[in-house]
Amino acid sequence: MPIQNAEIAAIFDQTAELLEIQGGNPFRARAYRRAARTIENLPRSVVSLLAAGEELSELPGIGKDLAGKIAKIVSSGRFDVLQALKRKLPGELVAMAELPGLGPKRVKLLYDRMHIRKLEDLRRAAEAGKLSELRGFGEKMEQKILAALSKATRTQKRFKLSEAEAEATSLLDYLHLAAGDIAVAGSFRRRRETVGDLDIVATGRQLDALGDRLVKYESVAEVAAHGPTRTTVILRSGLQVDLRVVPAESFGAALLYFTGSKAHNIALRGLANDRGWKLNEYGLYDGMRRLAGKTEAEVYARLGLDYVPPELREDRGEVDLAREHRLPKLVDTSDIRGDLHAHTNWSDGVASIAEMAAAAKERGYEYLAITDHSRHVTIAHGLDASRLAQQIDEIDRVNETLAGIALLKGTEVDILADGRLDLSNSILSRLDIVVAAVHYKFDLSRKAQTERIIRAMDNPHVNIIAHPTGRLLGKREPHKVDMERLIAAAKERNCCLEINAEPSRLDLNDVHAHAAKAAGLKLAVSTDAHTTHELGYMRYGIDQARRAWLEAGDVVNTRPLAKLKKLLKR
DNA sequence: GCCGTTTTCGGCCCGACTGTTTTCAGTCG
Repeated sequence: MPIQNAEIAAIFDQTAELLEIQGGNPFRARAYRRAARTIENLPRSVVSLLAAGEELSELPGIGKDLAGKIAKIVSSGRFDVLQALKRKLPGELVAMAELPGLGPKRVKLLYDRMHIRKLEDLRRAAEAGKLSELRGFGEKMEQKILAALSKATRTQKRFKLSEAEAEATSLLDYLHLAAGDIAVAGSFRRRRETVGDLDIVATGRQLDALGDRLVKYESVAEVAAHGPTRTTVILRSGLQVDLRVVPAESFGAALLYFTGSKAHNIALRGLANDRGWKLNEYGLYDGMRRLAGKTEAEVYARLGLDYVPPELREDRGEVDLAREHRLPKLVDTSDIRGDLHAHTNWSDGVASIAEMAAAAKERGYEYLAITDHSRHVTIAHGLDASRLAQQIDEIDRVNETLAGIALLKGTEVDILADGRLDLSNSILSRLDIVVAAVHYKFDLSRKAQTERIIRAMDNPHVNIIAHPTGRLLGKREPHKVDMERLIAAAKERNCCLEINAEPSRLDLNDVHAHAAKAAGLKLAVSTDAHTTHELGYMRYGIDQARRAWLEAGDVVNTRPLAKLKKLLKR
């Protein structure tokens, strides 16, 4: 099986880690990290780029040397630089460096002076009180390391965006009384699908009052750091919260800085440096003279850039586009005219058809597709042809009673293991919209899974492939599928792919959805709602659509009903 | 190891906090 971009990125990340432990030129390690991020974010696989004869060295952060190394990794599946580093620095040094308080320098010291190369060695040395013999280590460090080791199994997981949002909402409620301006920055503000911690930026008349208030928050389990302007706590849920308090005139610069991403910041600082200026969390400076900082917009403008929406700040080319005034005009929830994937109590949903229709109308939608499961998904009480026929009649009846919203007759038909559909063409032909999805046999080979889904798209009744990779964040890995082939096949067949907005799915993810757009494909952003409330998941789907650079024109359910129907025709 | 409309060499983002020191290195974001 050809090597995936994520695997190459992981190889480079590991290499960077070991290079840092080894010591020497720190910028070499940084170069590997930078290349790893570039590869990770590519809309196409490195394998196919190479096959097409593209020059990898034209990618940002990848020069002649790394391009050659990547080609070698692709052809051999191995990377000799990493192999050599592993021989020289054997054991679990990378895992050790991931422990809080330890980093490359201290791990190297432990390895050189005490021959500690495994987590277990480290535990024994710490328990015996041997670590404090080393310069730079003390009793507190030993305790910290032991605590981290005992928690090592309770890995520092990432939280789903929706979970982090719940925590953030109540925390901000609690903090805002003591604050002037306050906002959650970080990956939360960039609307990443998962969030590692909450970065909160605030201003206050009295800088340290806010941190003092945070450590008293009832959900705080542990105070990791507490200084005059920066406080870090761990909540009982395990979510880490970093609070940074800055003077009011620096709020924009701080928000920009803590929103990141790191790579985006580095690009901005590079622009500042080019002009002989300095950009930090307090502002943009020419020597001592302050050029901007009260708002983000001010800083971007001074750097000669259009304002970059947080969802785009990943250093995926947005800085250049901002300079050329060519940033995409991102789709917004207000552009959405309907939902194309929803369930009712006819299968595993909770609400009736009429209740779902009313809730959709309440949201200001023009249409809602009713897409209950097909019979193969027995656990969801899937519909067979005769029950679907009954539902079609029922929807017709409900439609007659409705004003201002149209229900589309649909199904979420199961894609069987061989790519056939779970319902016959005779019943599918009576529907307004057919959403097709994989619900079992996730473990097929990449080739078989890809062909299975393409075969489903061969059926001209199929309009949308729902949750194309089947992943559940934190629970189930995506099934193996050749996304480039899938996108190309969808394009040929005028079939759409879905961004499923359910917070555990968000599938397609941002990188795949961006690749789909780049290939000229249209996407549906749909909630897969099983209750009336879940129609509100739409905004999470839009978040990811925005991260994928989608504009309203790229999303089929921004169209009025008549245009939508035309667009769906195959 | 990358990169260049001041550069093909000499830069490479920058500040807060901690734990260790007794003026600072390392880690972290």
